[in-house]
Amino acid sequence: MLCQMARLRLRPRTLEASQDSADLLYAKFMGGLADSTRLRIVRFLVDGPRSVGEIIDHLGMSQSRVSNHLACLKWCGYVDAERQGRAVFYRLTDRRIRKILELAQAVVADNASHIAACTRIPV
Amino acid sequence: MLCQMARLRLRPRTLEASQDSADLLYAKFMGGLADSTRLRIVRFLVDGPRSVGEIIDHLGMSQSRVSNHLACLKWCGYVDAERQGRAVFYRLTDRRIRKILELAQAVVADNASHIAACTRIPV
DNA sequence: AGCATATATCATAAATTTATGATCTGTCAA
DNA sequence: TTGACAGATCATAAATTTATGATATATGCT
Repeated sequence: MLCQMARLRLRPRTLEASQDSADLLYAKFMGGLADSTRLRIVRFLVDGPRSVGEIIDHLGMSQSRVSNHLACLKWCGYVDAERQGRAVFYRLTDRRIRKILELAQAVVADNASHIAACTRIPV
Repeated sequence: MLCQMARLRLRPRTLEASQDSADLLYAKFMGGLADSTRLRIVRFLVDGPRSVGEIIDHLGMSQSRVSNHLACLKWCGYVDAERQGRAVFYRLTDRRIRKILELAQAVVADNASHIAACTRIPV
């Protein structure tokens, strides 16, 4: 997972390096949505909190796969988890996430033709 | 590059598959900002259009590396290019991009302590 | 035309991310 | 306390992405 192997260098020596490590963190964060499985999870959670089981059913993917992605999303700060009995419910942490999703989707929609017409990708 | 090897399946058979391929495109798009080099480029361009040479100098990276990332960003629809003499100037395509950057940065800032405290990553 | 500058493209090696299957932990109920 | 259900974690294999170096294309100058 994106999150398991991240090894962010903290306390950098210089200001410039500090900016670099900020960019790294920032990029990692964006990476949270740069995977279609995680994107589907986040979009599913826009409607409200869901248990892991519900998410698994919705995606039709293996338990460990979903669980690993959830760990990643939690890690990036997109979601948080709360145990309720044996189930664990996940929900979006921040309404700014929704806004990011909306904006991104709008830009993608506007560029769909451009992307589809791209000659560098043998669609 | 993220973009060179994308092989998006178009005209899917079912509605569900159609949604899948939309999510894939969407995730690819987010992937445009999920790399610190590309993020730095995009942030550099927030101040206005820049030639490739200026971007190279700013990042201190090799020409081909920068050029490849620019191709990727152009591809995703983040930037577009315009030739001016021998130089090629890049600029952000859409003001929604800025908004996405702002929101993401704000969320990262708010979660920085959480992320730094994470035990799954040996910082 | 010939050459230098500016940028793009491409093959492949290196690095990173994702999927899988096995195993571990926690909760509840009998 | 045993067993079953719900989920998390981990090692490793598979897939994808990035960096590098070489080469190609485009523009302008002499």
